Amino acid sequence: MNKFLKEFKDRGYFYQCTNENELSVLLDKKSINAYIGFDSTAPSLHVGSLMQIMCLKLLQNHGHRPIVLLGGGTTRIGDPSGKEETRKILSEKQIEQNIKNIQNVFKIFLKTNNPKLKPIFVNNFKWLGRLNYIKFLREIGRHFTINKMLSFDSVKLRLEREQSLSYMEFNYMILQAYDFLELNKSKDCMLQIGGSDQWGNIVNGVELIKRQSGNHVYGLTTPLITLASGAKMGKTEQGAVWLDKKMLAPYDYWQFWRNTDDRDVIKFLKMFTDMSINEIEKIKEKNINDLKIILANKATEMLHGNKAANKSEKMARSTFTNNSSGENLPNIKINKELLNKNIIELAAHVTKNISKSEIRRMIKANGIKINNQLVTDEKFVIDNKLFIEKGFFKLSIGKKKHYKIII
RNA sequence: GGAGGGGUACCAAAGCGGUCAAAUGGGGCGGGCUGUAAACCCGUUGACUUCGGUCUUCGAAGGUUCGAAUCCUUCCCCCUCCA
Repeated sequence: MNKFLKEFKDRGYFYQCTNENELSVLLDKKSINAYIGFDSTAPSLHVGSLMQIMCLKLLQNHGHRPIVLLGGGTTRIGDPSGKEETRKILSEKQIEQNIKNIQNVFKIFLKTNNPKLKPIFVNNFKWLGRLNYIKFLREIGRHFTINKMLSFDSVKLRLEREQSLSYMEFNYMILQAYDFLELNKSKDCMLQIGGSDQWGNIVNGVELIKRQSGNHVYGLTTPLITLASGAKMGKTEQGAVWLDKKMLAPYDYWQFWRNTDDRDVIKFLKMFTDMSINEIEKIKEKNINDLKIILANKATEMLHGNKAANKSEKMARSTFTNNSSGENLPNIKINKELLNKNIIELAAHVTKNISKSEIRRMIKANGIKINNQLVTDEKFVIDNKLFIEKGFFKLSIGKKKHYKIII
């Protein structure tokens, strides 16, 4: 089997392939261009898309060139796959802004010195935006039968539930197929990768290209990642795990990986780090917590860089060591006005999203500490004395949230 | 087009004139155990509070009543069945 394909499987990225044997031969023979399409509905990408990104990275490592298709055109339509309801349609401006942000994520992950492997960015609005309707129907529409389109899950499920599916959305799969055709023509793209829910759309593209030009191209899908706990990957209490330091601080990103369920650690090392499979096999038996730190470091390093990863680890180590003074935590500067007010005011100010009532509750439940000392009185006053010794004090809210308070 | 059913907190779902800030489950949060894990156990889960209370919530707006999530009117939105 082709090396890329083998690693693709070993890392757990493989779900389905349109013609594995042929694809394997092709990949052995030459360097190809392959694409994945990304929706531009959100202001950035989150961990949910990380596997697709890693696929492109792997492709690149094996000497193939990734094409990142940003769905400026298709986002204007909305993919009905896996959706029970019509999506909100975003404004054009919003979509353009999203695309810019998303592109930055790829620039980080797919950075390379080899000009031949640099990612190609395309926005399908470029060609979808200027389609001629009649021409499109005659050239492309004729290859799609309604009979078949109705049989696709994305359509079928909606119809079965008697939920409305607009004609606009119904066209989505044709547009995605057309994207592939376009990329095949203009960029010699031979392969489309996508999540398992994209299978139908991908196959449509493969078939359309065969009919239109006789070219043989391929599709490859990745599985849905399921966590050991059964929850969806990428959601935390705080919300989505964004791949953007403005939306999620590197330390929190690091923590996300550090808090991986034991049962998922090896899996994630394979999926979300660039460590070789051999390396992972070698360290597999190490202490599970050390492995989690490796995972967190590698994952953070890829996105936020080496420095941020080290810093996060250091911060975490000192924070979670008992009775640490909190020196390494990022400074939280408080306003002098909070002096001589009580602990509730301070905690609410520092955490923002937590209400004062909630903090009162936490105090009652022994959840709040100052310099590792339990605060049992909600009238505890924040005064100057707290700063005298070191110039700061440590505020702990629950077991995981710690702050270094300076003035 | 005809006939019904329904919109309750983060989600699901009870309540159908006062004892309702609203049962129960899930989720979240805090604590215990531990390893920043899982499982388990306990507590908690509208906001503000001088801890006495006060204010805001049951699709929206009005109304009846001493008193409404509960009754009436109008409006908006969902669903099911028939044609």
